[in-house]
Amino acid sequence: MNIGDVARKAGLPPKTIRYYEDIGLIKPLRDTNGYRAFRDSDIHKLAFLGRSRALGFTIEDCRNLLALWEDKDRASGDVRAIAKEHLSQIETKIADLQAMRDTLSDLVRDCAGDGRPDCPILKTLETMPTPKS
Amino acid sequence: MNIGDVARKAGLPPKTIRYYEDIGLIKPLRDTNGYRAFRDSDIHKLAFLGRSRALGFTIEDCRNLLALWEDKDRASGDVRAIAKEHLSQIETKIADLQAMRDTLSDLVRDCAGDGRPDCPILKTLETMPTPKS
DNA sequence: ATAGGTATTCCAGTTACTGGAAGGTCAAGC
DNA sequence: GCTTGACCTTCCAGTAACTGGAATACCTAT
Repeated sequence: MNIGDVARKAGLPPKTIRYYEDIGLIKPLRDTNGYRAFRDSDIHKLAFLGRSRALGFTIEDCRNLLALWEDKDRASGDVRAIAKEHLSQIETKIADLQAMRDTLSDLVRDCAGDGRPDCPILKTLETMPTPKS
Repeated sequence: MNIGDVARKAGLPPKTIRYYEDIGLIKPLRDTNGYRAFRDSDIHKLAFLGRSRALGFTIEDCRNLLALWEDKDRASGDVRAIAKEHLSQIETKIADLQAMRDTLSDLVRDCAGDGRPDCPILKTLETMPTPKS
């Protein structure tokens, strides 16, 4: 199957699929005309990658998850460790973003947002304490 | 003042300060020896930038916020618009991450995480529906 | 004179793609 | 047979916001 059809099936842009080949995540065959010839196994891998990426795993995580997926003798503990680590990074990120959101929504609420120059948002950016300074 | 002291005062690494000069956010003077000579106004700008970045504003947002900060005739509505837009992007991102987190924490909970190959995480990545496909 | 700490510039690498140019291939229609 | 349009190929460059490192210069104190 050609890249366009694969892209539709796997839900990934052709550019991304070529990129995944570049970095060694998939190794499709080639037709005599030079076109990539994708097997079902390639398509399944691509769909797997798409889902892993949708859950926010990094490409390197995906590479490892894919290897574990292919390894019928894997230990589920290895998979779980990757997922757990990723989960904790997501939780950290959520907390960071929530702190930003809380501050920002206060600021937006308190700013008149009219034609006058007086602005609590700028005032805060001018004086706010930073964790680092 | 030299870059090292400024870095300590503003809470930003010297590299970042040089980068901010590169992209035109600040324009420190130069001593005869070629060293950057920071005025108080530069230091205040850097601190402002550090706080804006800590709230997650992009560099381009920061550039605009800085310009508004410097403009004593600004309309607070312009500031508020930037903050509001940023806030809504943060909220989108939080929602995305929470969806990932919910899925991931279910998966991590359901995976035995031992030496056996059976793994609901991989099973899900193999079969899970994607929004796009 | 030398040592250490600081400063300078410039180049490259990071993440995960995405856009675009220049060119080859294929299937359909006239 | 030829053109047209949709597809495919490779390669180069750009994105965001830095960060690391190399080679070199400077400043201060012993």
